[in-house]
Amino acid sequence: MSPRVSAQHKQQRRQAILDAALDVFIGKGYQVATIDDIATRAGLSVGAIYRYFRNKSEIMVSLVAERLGRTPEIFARLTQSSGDPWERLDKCIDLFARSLRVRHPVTTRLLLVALSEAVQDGEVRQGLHRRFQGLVDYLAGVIRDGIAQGAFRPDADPVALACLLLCTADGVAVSWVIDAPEIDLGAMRTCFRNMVRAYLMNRE
Amino acid sequence: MSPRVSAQHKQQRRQAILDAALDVFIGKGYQVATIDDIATRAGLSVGAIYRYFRNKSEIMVSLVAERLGRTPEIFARLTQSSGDPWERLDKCIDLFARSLRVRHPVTTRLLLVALSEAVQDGEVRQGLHRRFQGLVDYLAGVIRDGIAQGAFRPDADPVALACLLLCTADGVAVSWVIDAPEIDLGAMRTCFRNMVRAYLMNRE
DNA sequence: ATAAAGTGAGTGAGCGTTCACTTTCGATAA
DNA sequence: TTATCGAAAGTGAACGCTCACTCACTTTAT
Repeated sequence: MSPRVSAQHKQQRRQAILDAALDVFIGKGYQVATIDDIATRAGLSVGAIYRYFRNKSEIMVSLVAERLGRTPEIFARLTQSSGDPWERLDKCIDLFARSLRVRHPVTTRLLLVALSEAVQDGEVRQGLHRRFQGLVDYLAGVIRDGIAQGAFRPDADPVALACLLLCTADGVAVSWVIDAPEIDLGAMRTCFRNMVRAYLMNRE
Repeated sequence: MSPRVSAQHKQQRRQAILDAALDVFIGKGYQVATIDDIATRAGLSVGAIYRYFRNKSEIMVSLVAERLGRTPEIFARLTQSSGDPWERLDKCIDLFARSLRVRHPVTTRLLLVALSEAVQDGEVRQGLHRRFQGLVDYLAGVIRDGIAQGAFRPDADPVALACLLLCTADGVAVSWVIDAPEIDLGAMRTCFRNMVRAYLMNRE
């Protein structure tokens, strides 16, 4: 009985494979990427991959679970502040915009690859649902708080608005990845911010 | 010199192939779909396909050009009305929402397939740019008119807002295709409408 | 010494594309 | 009107290639 090195080493290798797979998937798309691409990039042989994942699909599913499924918690952590509802909302919109430009262009590209694969693969779809629901729950909570504190108009539908925010963010993300030519991210962020504020303003 | 039947017949066959390809692509995705799938569905043999298209990619490119590239003109036709800027804007938002539910769920699915293929295929990407730019131009025009007539707030950025509208629509479309569970299209449409109105309202 | 980790050629299935062949049907001649 | 011809339309087996996955074997670290 002598494993090479338990737990930690296995975990590192697994992560190295996932990192390599991420690079390859966002570069060529899931279907076009080959196991050999991933193995080479991870500095391993093809066979080694199969010691860590049952098949190609499982790599994608794990990637979605770990890179997209956890977005809600990360988002919540980077966004929650003690104070003003308006400030929290601003932070959310800023984070969406910032994610595209500097923070996680990689994650954004993975989102598109995953979306297209989700049509086929039920497990990938479930991973995306998880992300969507998590983010909606969090955003809806932020809005509900704002209403409860009397800052936002009381007749706003928190869930519908949360879905809208998220769909807008994802829509921009997808268009951005395809690099639609005349997208001015800064102008759009400002415009969106003002739109949401104009709507939520509680005028007596 | 005796073609089977000129022009019209060829055109019909071509269209039949494109229709079959559309069904197959939105069902399995571009990469997974096979030429045989398309041929079978079109009631033809594999070889016949290649009399109408040079290769698989050209089928996709044609599909994008003809089903998505023309969206702007169709959109403009169904949306332009003589009168009130607010009414025109409402029509646009309604059309977006209606397209998803009843009008063109097929086109919406094609959009997602095309988006994911665009990362790879430059011609597909160009077809999508065409659609995006066309729709943005039209929407920006609608907004500019509203401003010119004094109905909308004068400091709104027409292009940025147009991009936002479109990205939101596409974002909802994509989430809808993946059938995110708790999307209430009706509620979102209303919420979005109110948001845009609140923003564009020209209060002195 | 030993069991896990890693290797990479091999396997078999699938798919885009081709091409030698058959079928179809309008045009022409009888 | 009808027989015949020829070119375009259509066929599908075959080709060449790719790729996910396997497995008998080697290496590694305890």
